[in-house]
Amino acid sequence: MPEGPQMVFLKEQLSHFVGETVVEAKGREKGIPYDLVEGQALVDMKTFGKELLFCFPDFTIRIHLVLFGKYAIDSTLNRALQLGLVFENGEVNFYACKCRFIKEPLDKMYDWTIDVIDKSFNPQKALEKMVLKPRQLICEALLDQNILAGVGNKIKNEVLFRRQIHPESLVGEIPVEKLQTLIEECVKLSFEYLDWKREGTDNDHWEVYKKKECPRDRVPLLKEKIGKSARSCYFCDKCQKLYIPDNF
DNA sequence: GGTTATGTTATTTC
DNA sequence: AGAAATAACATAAC
Repeated sequence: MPEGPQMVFLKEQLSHFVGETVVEAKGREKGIPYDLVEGQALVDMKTFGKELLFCFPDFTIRIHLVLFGKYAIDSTLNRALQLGLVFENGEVNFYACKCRFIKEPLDKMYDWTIDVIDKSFNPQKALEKMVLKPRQLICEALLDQNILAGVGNKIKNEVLFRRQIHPESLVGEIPVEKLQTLIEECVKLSFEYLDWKREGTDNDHWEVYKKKECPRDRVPLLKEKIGKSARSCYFCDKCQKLYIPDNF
């Protein structure tokens, strides 16, 4: 359930807990001082990339849903509770996720300008970081959370299709202007994805992710695990240009 | 029943 | 030391 926009959506679903005090904190996640959390007022909620942050006056609780994470708002699921926070006006329960207790100030921990959905996102810096590894596959560069925090495999596949770039292209072979538009598209699609989540229509908009046919040329899409991370790439061999050296 | 999947981190190996 | 490969984790859907 991850990817940045989904976490922003989750934050919105939980916004009524801001200002409330934790009545009970429970779960099996190690490293959470449950007793200490109880009685604390939730002062803010933030996201960073695929992470959700519960901000208390002197600490933060960070949730990462990883691949199989689940949550339930004002209800429970029939599985091992990783972390549950009960407030006067409701509760939220997290399962199969990673939770961390953070004492360090967030501004020290996070560079908000690399989060594609953050107001302070700096596309120029993302471009500069990307170009530092010219031999890297573009499909892997897009998933690098230190370059584009919040971008996941769905967004990756969709932006490559939209900008008509083959996932196996090398960063250093793609014209810089194309890289720029690709980064812009990550931002644009992330906000669209957030809107789709709000409307509950996010599953209706994927053009290539888990699809069989190219919407442009009606030819079959390819599905391959590319790169050392071996994440699934869905792409059209015909309309997505492969940028590699001539002697490759 | 095996495979796959919106992802990251710890451990092992080179 | 540090990069790179591998394992681990946990759950639902096909």
